Amino acid sequence: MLIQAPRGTKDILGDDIQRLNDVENCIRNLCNDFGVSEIRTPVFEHTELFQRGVGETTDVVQKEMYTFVDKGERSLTLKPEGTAGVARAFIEHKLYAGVQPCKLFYITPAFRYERPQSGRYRQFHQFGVEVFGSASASCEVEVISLVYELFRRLNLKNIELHINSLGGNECRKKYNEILKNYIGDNLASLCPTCQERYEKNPLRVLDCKVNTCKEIIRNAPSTIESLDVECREHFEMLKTSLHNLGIPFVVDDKIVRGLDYYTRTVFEFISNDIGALGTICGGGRYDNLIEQYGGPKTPAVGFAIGIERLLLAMESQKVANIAKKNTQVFAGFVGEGGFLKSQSLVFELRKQGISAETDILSRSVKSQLKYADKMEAKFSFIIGDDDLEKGFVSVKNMETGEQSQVEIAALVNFFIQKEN
RNA sequence: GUGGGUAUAGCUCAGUUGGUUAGAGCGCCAGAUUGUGGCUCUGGAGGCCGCGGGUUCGAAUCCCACUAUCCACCCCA
Repeated sequence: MLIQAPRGTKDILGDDIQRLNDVENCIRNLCNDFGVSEIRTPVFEHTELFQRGVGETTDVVQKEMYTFVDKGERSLTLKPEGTAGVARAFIEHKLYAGVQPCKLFYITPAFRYERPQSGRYRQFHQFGVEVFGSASASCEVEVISLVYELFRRLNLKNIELHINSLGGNECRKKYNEILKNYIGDNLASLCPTCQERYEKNPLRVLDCKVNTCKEIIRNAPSTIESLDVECREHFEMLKTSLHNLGIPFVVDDKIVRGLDYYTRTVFEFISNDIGALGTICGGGRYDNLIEQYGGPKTPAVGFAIGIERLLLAMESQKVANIAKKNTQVFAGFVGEGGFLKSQSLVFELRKQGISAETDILSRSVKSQLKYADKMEAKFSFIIGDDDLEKGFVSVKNMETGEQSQVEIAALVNFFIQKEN
Protein backbone atom coordinates (compact mmCIF):
# COMPACT_ATOMS: atom_id res chain seq x y z
CA MET A 1 0.00 0.00 0.00
CA LEU A 2 1.36 3.35 -1.02
CA ILE A 3 1.35 5.96 1.72
CA GLN A 4 0.21 9.35 0.59
CA ALA A 5 -0.13 12.74 2.24
CA PRO A 6 -3.01 12.79 4.75
CA ARG A 7 -6.36 14.02 3.51
CA GLY A 8 -6.61 17.77 3.27
CA THR A 9 -2.85 18.32 3.38
CA LYS A 10 -0.51 18.91 0.52
CA ASP A 11 3.11 19.16 -0.40
CA ILE A 12 4.23 22.52 -1.67
CA LEU A 13 6.87 22.38 -4.38
CA GLY A 14 7.84 23.63 -7.79
CA ASP A 15 6.18 26.87 -8.85
CA ASP A 16 3.96 26.82 -5.76
CA ILE A 17 6.82 27.09 -3.29
CA GLN A 18 8.25 29.92 -5.35
CA ARG A 19 4.94 31.79 -5.22
CA LEU A 20 4.64 31.11 -1.50
CA ASN A 21 8.12 32.44 -0.82
CA ASP A 22 7.41 35.55 -2.88
CA VAL A 23 4.26 36.20 -0.88
CA GLU A 24 6.04 35.63 2.43
CA ASN A 25 8.82 38.00 1.45
CA CYS A 26 6.25 40.60 0.51
CA ILE A 27 4.56 40.13 3.89
CA ARG A 28 7.82 40.53 5.82
CA ASN A 29 8.70 43.74 4.01
CA LEU A 30 5.20 45.04 4.49
CA CYS A 31 5.20 44.36 8.22
CA ASN A 32 8.54 46.04 8.53
CA ASP A 33 7.10 49.14 6.87
CA PHE A 34 4.14 49.07 9.24
CA GLY A 35 6.30 48.58 12.32
CA VAL A 36 5.00 45.11 13.08
CA SER A 37 7.40 42.49 14.46
CA GLU A 38 7.27 38.77 13.99
CA ILE A 39 6.34 36.21 16.59
CA ARG A 40 6.39 32.44 16.36
CA THR A 41 4.35 30.50 18.83
CA PRO A 42 4.17 26.70 19.18
CA VAL A 43 2.21 24.65 16.71
CA PHE A 44 0.34 23.05 19.60
CA GLU A 45 -1.04 24.57 22.79
CA HIS A 46 -3.02 23.41 25.79
CA THR A 47 -6.49 22.55 24.54
CA GLU A 48 -8.02 24.81 27.14
CA LEU A 49 -6.49 27.88 25.50
CA PHE A 50 -8.66 27.44 22.44
CA GLN A 51 -11.71 26.37 24.39
CA ARG A 52 -11.60 29.55 26.42
CA GLY A 53 -10.52 31.90 23.66
CA VAL A 54 -12.16 30.78 20.47
CA GLY A 55 -15.28 29.81 22.37
CA GLU A 56 -16.81 26.63 23.70
CA THR A 57 -19.84 26.87 21.42
CA THR A 58 -18.05 27.47 18.14
CA ASP A 59 -17.81 24.78 15.46
CA VAL A 60 -14.06 25.18 15.44
CA VAL A 61 -13.78 24.05 19.05
CA GLN A 62 -16.67 21.61 19.06
CA LYS A 63 -15.77 19.51 16.07
CA GLU A 64 -12.75 20.70 14.14
CA MET A 65 -9.78 20.53 16.47
CA TYR A 66 -6.89 18.10 16.27
CA THR A 67 -6.67 17.24 19.95
CA PHE A 68 -4.47 14.59 21.53
CA VAL A 69 -3.15 13.54 24.92
CA ASP A 70 0.62 13.44 25.29
CA LYS A 71 2.66 11.03 27.37
CA GLY A 72 2.40 13.36 30.34
CA GLU A 73 -1.40 13.13 30.16
CA ARG A 74 -1.76 16.72 28.93
CA SER A 75 -4.52 17.53 26.49
CA LEU A 76 -2.93 19.40 23.62
CA THR A 77 -4.36 20.77 20.39
CA LEU A 78 -2.79 21.71 17.08
CA LYS A 79 -3.59 25.38 16.64
CA PRO A 80 -6.80 25.92 14.68
CA GLU A 81 -6.06 29.65 14.35
CA GLY A 82 -3.33 32.09 15.28
CA THR A 83 -4.74 34.63 17.70
CA ALA A 84 -5.04 32.50 20.83
CA GLY A 85 -1.36 31.58 20.92
CA VAL A 86 -0.23 35.15 20.34
CA ALA A 87 -2.55 36.43 23.05
CA ARG A 88 -1.16 33.81 25.43
CA ALA A 89 2.40 34.82 24.58
CA PHE A 90 1.53 38.50 25.03
CA ILE A 91 0.55 37.77 28.63
CA GLU A 92 3.25 35.19 29.33
CA HIS A 93 6.04 37.53 28.26
CA LYS A 94 4.39 40.52 29.93
CA LEU A 95 4.44 42.46 26.71
CA TYR A 96 1.79 44.74 28.25
CA ALA A 97 4.64 46.18 30.30
CA GLY A 98 6.61 47.11 27.19
CA VAL A 99 6.15 49.81 24.59
CA GLN A 100 2.53 50.25 23.56
CA PRO A 101 0.95 49.57 21.19
CA CYS A 102 2.39 46.09 20.79
CA LYS A 103 2.22 45.04 17.14
CA LEU A 104 2.92 41.43 16.20
CA PHE A 105 2.57 39.31 13.09
CA TYR A 106 2.81 35.60 12.43
CA ILE A 107 2.92 33.21 9.53
CA THR A 108 1.87 29.81 10.73
CA PRO A 109 0.30 26.55 9.71
CA ALA A 110 -3.13 25.93 11.25
CA PHE A 111 -5.17 22.76 11.53
CA ARG A 112 -8.86 22.06 11.34
CA TYR A 113 -10.61 18.75 10.82
CA GLU A 114 -13.03 19.63 8.03
CA ARG A 115 -14.02 18.25 4.65
CA PRO A 116 -11.55 19.70 2.17
CA GLN A 117 -12.79 21.78 -0.72
CA SER A 118 -11.61 24.64 -2.86
CA GLY A 119 -9.78 27.06 -0.58
CA ARG A 120 -10.09 24.81 2.46
CA TYR A 121 -7.54 22.36 3.79
CA ARG A 122 -6.96 20.49 7.02
CA GLN A 123 -3.53 22.01 7.26
CA PHE A 124 -3.52 25.54 5.92
CA HIS A 125 -1.45 28.65 6.46
CA GLN A 126 -2.33 31.95 7.98
CA PHE A 127 -0.68 35.31 8.01
CA GLY A 128 -2.06 37.39 10.85
CA VAL A 129 -1.42 40.61 12.70
CA GLU A 130 -2.41 41.41 16.28
CA VAL A 131 -2.20 44.90 17.74
CA PHE A 132 -2.53 45.17 21.50
CA GLY A 133 -3.11 48.21 23.67
CA SER A 134 -5.19 50.58 21.60
CA ALA A 135 -8.92 51.08 22.05
CA SER A 136 -9.09 53.69 19.33
CA ALA A 137 -10.51 53.16 15.86
CA SER A 138 -7.17 54.12 14.40
CA CYS A 139 -6.03 50.71 15.58
CA GLU A 140 -8.49 49.05 13.20
CA VAL A 141 -7.29 51.42 10.50
CA GLU A 142 -3.72 50.36 11.19
CA VAL A 143 -4.42 46.71 10.40
CA ILE A 144 -6.99 47.24 7.66
CA SER A 145 -4.67 49.56 5.77
CA LEU A 146 -1.92 46.99 6.12
CA VAL A 147 -4.08 44.34 4.45
CA TYR A 148 -5.18 46.79 1.79
CA GLU A 149 -1.58 47.65 1.04
CA LEU A 150 -0.64 43.95 0.88
CA PHE A 151 -3.23 43.38 -1.83
CA ARG A 152 -1.97 46.44 -3.70
CA ARG A 153 1.64 45.22 -3.56
CA LEU A 154 0.56 41.78 -4.77
CA ASN A 155 -1.42 43.43 -7.56
CA LEU A 156 -4.65 41.75 -6.48
CA LYS A 157 -7.88 43.30 -7.70
CA ASN A 158 -11.60 42.80 -7.05
CA ILE A 159 -11.32 42.38 -3.33
CA GLU A 160 -14.04 44.03 -1.30
CA LEU A 161 -13.70 45.24 2.25
CA HIS A 162 -16.79 44.63 4.35
CA ILE A 163 -17.08 46.13 7.81
CA ASN A 164 -19.59 45.90 10.61
CA SER A 165 -19.84 46.61 14.30
CA LEU A 166 -21.15 44.08 16.77
CA GLY A 167 -20.98 46.54 19.65
CA GLY A 168 -19.45 46.14 23.05
CA ASN A 169 -20.72 43.84 25.76
CA GLU A 170 -23.73 45.92 26.69
CA CYS A 171 -24.93 46.65 23.15
CA ARG A 172 -24.56 43.03 22.27
CA LYS A 173 -26.73 41.87 25.13
CA LYS A 174 -29.32 44.44 24.17
CA TYR A 175 -29.19 43.47 20.52
CA ASN A 176 -29.67 39.78 21.18
CA GLU A 177 -32.97 40.60 22.85
CA ILE A 178 -34.05 42.85 20.00
CA LEU A 179 -33.22 40.21 17.43
CA LYS A 180 -35.05 37.51 19.32
CA ASN A 181 -38.11 39.72 19.49
CA TYR A 182 -37.86 40.44 15.80
CA ILE A 183 -37.70 36.77 14.90
CA GLY A 184 -40.54 36.10 17.34
CA ASP A 185 -43.23 34.08 15.62
CA ASN A 186 -40.95 33.17 12.73
CA LEU A 187 -38.83 31.00 15.01
CA ALA A 188 -40.56 27.86 13.82
CA SER A 189 -39.79 28.72 10.19
CA LEU A 190 -36.06 28.99 10.74
CA CYS A 191 -33.80 26.10 9.77
CA PRO A 192 -33.00 23.67 12.61
CA THR A 193 -29.48 25.02 13.13
CA CYS A 194 -30.80 28.54 13.36
CA GLN A 195 -33.35 27.50 15.94
CA GLU A 196 -30.44 26.33 18.01
CA ARG A 197 -28.56 29.55 17.30
CA TYR A 198 -31.60 31.48 18.46
CA GLU A 199 -30.96 30.13 21.94
CA LYS A 200 -27.17 30.02 22.10
CA ASN A 201 -25.98 32.86 19.91
CA PRO A 202 -28.75 34.69 18.04
CA LEU A 203 -26.20 36.78 16.17
CA ARG A 204 -25.21 33.83 14.05
CA VAL A 205 -28.66 33.66 12.45
CA LEU A 206 -27.66 36.75 10.48
CA ASP A 207 -24.95 34.70 8.82
CA CYS A 208 -27.21 31.86 7.66
CA LYS A 209 -27.28 31.01 3.95
CA VAL A 210 -30.54 29.08 3.96
CA ASN A 211 -33.03 30.96 1.81
CA THR A 212 -35.94 30.87 4.24
CA CYS A 213 -33.72 32.21 7.01
CA LYS A 214 -32.26 34.83 4.72
CA GLU A 215 -35.81 35.94 3.90
CA ILE A 216 -36.79 36.18 7.54
CA ILE A 217 -33.79 38.20 8.60
CA ARG A 218 -33.68 40.33 5.49
CA ASN A 219 -35.23 43.28 7.26
CA ALA A 220 -33.94 42.45 10.70
CA PRO A 221 -32.66 45.35 12.74
CA SER A 222 -28.89 45.54 12.42
CA THR A 223 -26.41 45.43 15.25
CA ILE A 224 -25.44 48.93 14.26
CA GLU A 225 -28.84 50.27 15.29
CA SER A 226 -28.33 49.00 18.82
CA LEU A 227 -24.93 50.55 19.33
CA ASP A 228 -24.55 52.82 22.30
CA VAL A 229 -23.09 56.28 21.85
CA GLU A 230 -19.48 55.22 22.35
CA CYS A 231 -19.62 52.28 19.99
CA ARG A 232 -21.39 54.41 17.42
CA GLU A 233 -18.71 57.08 17.61
CA HIS A 234 -16.04 54.44 17.34
CA PHE A 235 -17.59 53.04 14.19
CA GLU A 236 -18.06 56.51 12.67
CA MET A 237 -14.43 57.31 13.37
CA LEU A 238 -13.39 54.12 11.61
CA LYS A 239 -15.39 55.04 8.51
CA THR A 240 -14.00 58.57 8.50
CA SER A 241 -10.45 57.27 8.72
CA LEU A 242 -10.95 54.74 5.93
CA HIS A 243 -12.28 57.52 3.72
CA ASN A 244 -9.32 59.60 4.75
CA LEU A 245 -6.92 56.94 3.48
CA GLY A 246 -8.92 56.33 0.32
CA ILE A 247 -9.76 52.76 1.26
CA PRO A 248 -13.13 51.75 -0.19
CA PHE A 249 -15.46 49.65 1.96
CA VAL A 250 -19.06 48.62 2.32
CA VAL A 251 -20.92 48.44 5.59
CA ASP A 252 -22.33 44.95 5.73
CA ASP A 253 -24.48 44.50 8.79
CA LYS A 254 -24.80 40.79 8.05
CA ILE A 255 -21.20 39.89 8.80
CA VAL A 256 -20.77 38.11 12.07
CA ARG A 257 -17.57 36.28 12.71
CA GLY A 258 -17.56 32.69 13.84
CA LEU A 259 -15.09 33.11 16.66
CA ASP A 260 -16.54 34.24 19.96
CA TYR A 261 -13.92 36.75 21.00
CA TYR A 262 -14.88 39.61 18.71
CA THR A 263 -16.27 42.90 20.02
CA ARG A 264 -17.19 46.09 18.21
CA THR A 265 -15.50 46.11 14.79
CA VAL A 266 -15.47 43.06 12.54
CA PHE A 267 -14.30 43.03 8.95
CA GLU A 268 -13.64 40.75 6.01
CA PHE A 269 -11.90 41.06 2.68
CA ILE A 270 -13.84 39.07 0.12
CA SER A 271 -12.86 37.90 -3.36
CA ASN A 272 -15.29 36.60 -5.94
CA ASP A 273 -12.58 34.82 -7.89
CA ILE A 274 -11.88 31.82 -5.73
CA GLY A 275 -15.04 29.75 -5.47
CA ALA A 276 -17.56 29.46 -2.69
CA LEU A 277 -15.20 30.32 0.14
CA GLY A 278 -14.48 33.90 -0.79
CA THR A 279 -13.25 35.28 2.51
CA ILE A 280 -9.53 35.80 2.12
CA CYS A 281 -9.14 37.76 5.31
CA GLY A 282 -11.21 37.97 8.47
CA GLY A 283 -10.64 39.97 11.59
CA GLY A 284 -11.85 42.44 14.12
CA ARG A 285 -11.54 43.86 17.58
CA TYR A 286 -11.38 41.67 20.68
CA ASP A 287 -11.24 43.80 23.78
CA ASN A 288 -12.05 41.06 26.29
CA LEU A 289 -9.73 38.26 25.34
CA ILE A 290 -6.56 39.24 27.19
CA GLU A 291 -8.45 39.82 30.41
CA GLN A 292 -10.33 36.59 29.91
CA TYR A 293 -6.99 34.78 29.71
CA GLY A 294 -5.96 36.30 33.01
CA GLY A 295 -3.95 39.26 31.69
CA PRO A 296 -4.59 42.94 32.37
CA LYS A 297 -7.55 44.48 30.60
CA THR A 298 -6.11 45.19 27.14
CA PRO A 299 -7.92 46.22 23.99
CA ALA A 300 -6.80 44.48 20.81
CA VAL A 301 -7.41 44.21 17.09
CA GLY A 302 -6.30 41.50 14.71
CA PHE A 303 -6.95 39.61 11.50
CA ALA A 304 -5.89 36.46 9.72
CA ILE A 305 -5.38 35.90 6.02
CA GLY A 306 -5.68 32.45 4.51
CA ILE A 307 -2.51 32.17 2.48
CA GLU A 308 -3.83 29.38 0.25
CA ARG A 309 -6.83 31.54 -0.60
CA LEU A 310 -4.57 34.46 -1.29
CA LEU A 311 -2.58 32.28 -3.69
CA LEU A 312 -5.80 31.04 -5.30
CA ALA A 313 -6.86 34.60 -5.99
CA MET A 314 -3.42 35.43 -7.35
CA GLU A 315 -3.57 32.43 -9.62
CA SER A 316 -7.02 33.20 -10.93
CA GLN A 317 -5.92 36.75 -11.67
CA LYS A 318 -2.56 35.57 -12.97
CA VAL A 319 -0.70 38.27 -11.09
CA ALA A 320 2.18 36.15 -9.88
CA ASN A 321 5.33 36.23 -11.91
CA ILE A 322 7.43 33.30 -10.94
CA ALA A 323 11.11 34.02 -10.66
CA LYS A 324 12.84 31.26 -12.60
CA LYS A 325 15.79 29.46 -11.19
CA ASN A 326 18.69 30.74 -13.25
CA THR A 327 21.80 28.75 -13.81
CA GLN A 328 24.56 31.06 -14.98
CA VAL A 329 27.17 28.59 -16.05
CA PHE A 330 27.20 24.98 -17.15
CA ALA A 331 30.66 23.45 -16.99
CA GLY A 332 30.73 20.24 -19.01
CA PHE A 333 33.68 17.97 -19.58
CA VAL A 334 35.16 15.06 -21.45
CA GLY A 335 37.76 12.74 -19.99
CA GLU A 336 39.04 12.48 -16.45
CA GLY A 337 41.25 15.57 -16.51
CA GLY A 338 38.31 17.61 -17.75
CA PHE A 339 36.04 16.09 -15.15
CA LEU A 340 38.31 17.08 -12.27
CA LYS A 341 38.82 20.57 -13.68
CA SER A 342 35.11 21.24 -14.27
CA GLN A 343 34.30 19.94 -10.82
CA SER A 344 36.72 22.34 -9.15
CA LEU A 345 35.71 25.25 -11.39
CA VAL A 346 32.05 24.79 -10.51
CA PHE A 347 32.85 24.75 -6.81
CA GLU A 348 34.92 27.91 -7.25
CA LEU A 349 32.12 29.67 -9.13
CA ARG A 350 29.58 28.68 -6.50
CA LYS A 351 31.84 30.08 -3.79
CA GLN A 352 31.73 33.36 -5.70
CA GLY A 353 27.94 33.30 -5.63
CA ILE A 354 27.59 32.34 -9.27
CA SER A 355 25.11 29.59 -9.90
CA ALA A 356 26.96 26.83 -11.74
CA GLU A 357 26.36 23.21 -12.66
CA THR A 358 28.24 20.28 -14.08
CA ASP A 359 27.31 16.77 -15.10
CA ILE A 360 27.09 14.13 -12.39
CA LEU A 361 25.48 11.40 -14.48
CA SER A 362 28.48 10.59 -16.71
CA ARG A 363 26.62 11.70 -19.77
CA SER A 364 27.78 12.30 -23.32
CA VAL A 365 28.78 15.83 -24.29
CA LYS A 366 25.61 16.12 -26.32
CA SER A 367 23.47 15.15 -23.35
CA GLN A 368 25.38 17.47 -21.08
CA LEU A 369 24.53 20.35 -23.39
CA LYS A 370 20.90 19.30 -23.54
CA TYR A 371 20.86 19.41 -19.77
CA ALA A 372 22.50 22.86 -19.80
CA ASP A 373 19.74 23.97 -22.12
CA LYS A 374 17.02 22.69 -19.81
CA MET A 375 18.62 24.44 -16.86
CA GLU A 376 18.49 27.58 -18.98
CA ALA A 377 22.18 28.19 -18.43
CA LYS A 378 23.40 31.49 -19.83
CA PHE A 379 26.89 30.18 -20.62
CA SER A 380 28.41 26.79 -21.11
CA PHE A 381 31.77 25.29 -21.86
CA ILE A 382 33.14 21.79 -22.30
CA ILE A 383 36.57 21.16 -20.92
CA GLY A 384 38.79 18.27 -22.03
CA ASP A 385 42.41 17.21 -21.92
CA ASP A 386 43.43 19.13 -25.03
CA ASP A 387 41.84 22.32 -23.64
CA LEU A 388 43.81 21.81 -20.47
CA GLU A 389 46.98 21.54 -22.54
CA LYS A 390 46.23 24.70 -24.52
CA GLY A 391 45.04 26.52 -21.41
CA PHE A 392 41.99 27.86 -23.24
CA VAL A 393 38.39 26.77 -23.41
CA SER A 394 35.57 27.75 -25.75
CA VAL A 395 32.77 29.46 -23.81
CA LYS A 396 29.39 29.44 -25.48
CA ASN A 397 26.69 32.03 -25.01
CA MET A 398 23.60 29.81 -24.86
CA GLU A 399 21.21 32.47 -26.06
CA THR A 400 23.13 33.63 -29.14
CA GLY A 401 25.23 30.54 -29.79
CA GLU A 402 28.37 32.66 -30.05
CA GLN A 403 31.59 31.09 -28.82
CA SER A 404 34.69 32.81 -27.54
CA GLN A 405 38.07 31.56 -26.35
CA VAL A 406 38.74 32.20 -22.68
CA GLU A 407 41.86 31.38 -20.72
CA ILE A 408 41.04 28.65 -18.22
CA ALA A 409 42.96 30.39 -15.46
CA ALA A 410 40.76 33.47 -16.02
CA LEU A 411 37.40 31.66 -16.26
CA VAL A 412 36.13 32.52 -12.80
CA ASN A 413 36.92 36.20 -13.28
CA PHE A 414 35.36 36.06 -16.73
CA PHE A 415 32.04 34.94 -15.26
CA ILE A 416 32.28 37.38 -12.37
CA GLN A 417 32.53 40.14 -14.99
CA LYS A 418 29.52 38.73 -16.86
CA GLU A 419 27.53 38.60 -13.64
CA ASN A 420 27.85 42.34 -13.11
C1' G B 1 -21.22 15.28 9.35
C1' U B 2 -24.49 15.61 4.29
C1' G B 3 -24.83 15.67 -1.20
C1' G B 4 -22.85 15.34 -6.42
C1' G B 5 -18.67 14.46 -10.03
C1' U B 6 -14.10 11.82 -10.85
C1' A B 7 -10.17 7.71 -10.46
C1' U B 8 -6.22 4.37 -17.14
C1' A B 9 1.88 5.91 -18.11
C1' G B 10 5.51 11.24 -14.59
C1' C B 11 1.46 15.02 -16.79
C1' U B 12 -3.18 15.89 -19.93
C1' C B 13 -6.39 12.48 -21.62
C1' A B 14 -8.46 8.42 -25.59
C1' G B 15 -10.18 3.41 -25.02
C1' U B 16 -16.25 1.06 -29.61
C1' U B 17 -22.58 -2.88 -27.80
C1' G B 18 -17.99 -6.22 -22.43
C1' G B 19 -13.78 -9.62 -26.84
C1' U B 20 -6.97 -11.38 -28.11
C1' U B 21 -0.76 -8.40 -26.41
C1' A B 22 -4.07 -1.19 -23.08
C1' G B 23 -3.15 3.71 -26.66
C1' A B 24 -1.90 9.07 -28.11
C1' G B 25 0.29 13.83 -27.16
C1' C B 26 3.65 16.03 -23.91
C1' G B 27 7.66 14.84 -20.53
C1' C B 28 11.94 11.52 -19.38
C1' C B 29 16.30 8.55 -21.38
C1' A B 30 19.23 7.30 -25.64
C1' G B 31 20.82 7.39 -30.89
C1' A B 32 21.21 10.10 -36.02
C1' U B 33 30.06 8.88 -37.50
C1' U B 34 34.96 10.69 -33.70
C1' G B 35 33.88 16.87 -28.32
C1' U B 36 28.69 21.07 -28.37
C1' G B 37 21.97 22.59 -26.70
C1' G B 38 17.24 24.38 -28.98
C1' C B 39 14.34 22.20 -34.67
C1' U B 40 13.58 17.42 -36.99
C1' C B 41 13.76 12.02 -37.32
C1' U B 42 14.36 7.09 -34.91
C1' G B 43 14.30 4.03 -30.74
C1' G B 44 13.65 2.94 -25.41
C1' A B 45 11.96 2.89 -20.44
C1' G B 46 7.56 3.53 -17.87
C1' G B 47 0.59 0.92 -16.34
C1' C B 48 -2.05 -4.79 -10.69
C1' C B 49 -6.58 0.42 -15.62
C1' G B 50 -7.27 3.51 -7.23
C1' C B 51 -8.26 -0.98 -3.63
C1' G B 52 -11.54 -5.31 -2.52
C1' G B 53 -15.57 -8.16 -3.87
C1' G B 54 -19.48 -9.66 -7.51
C1' U B 55 -21.88 -10.70 -12.57
C1' U B 56 -19.80 -13.21 -17.07
C1' C B 57 -16.82 -18.16 -21.11
C1' G B 58 -14.36 -13.31 -20.88
C1' A B 59 -14.21 -6.85 -17.19
C1' A B 60 -10.27 -0.80 -17.86
C1' U B 61 -15.56 -1.20 -19.56
C1' C B 62 -21.46 -3.61 -15.95
C1' C B 63 -22.94 -3.92 -10.33
C1' C B 64 -21.69 -3.26 -4.89
C1' A B 65 -18.62 -1.62 -0.95
C1' C B 66 -14.17 1.03 0.44
C1' U B 67 -10.42 4.75 -0.15
C1' A B 68 -8.64 9.04 -2.36
C1' U B 69 -9.59 13.44 -5.04
C1' C B 70 -12.54 17.66 -6.88
C1' C B 71 -16.92 20.65 -6.13
C1' A B 72 -20.97 22.25 -3.07
C1' C B 73 -23.64 22.40 1.93
C1' C B 74 -22.27 23.29 7.11
C1' C B 75 -18.44 26.26 9.09
C1' C B 76 -14.29 29.24 8.36
C1' A B 77 -8.84 31.63 6.51
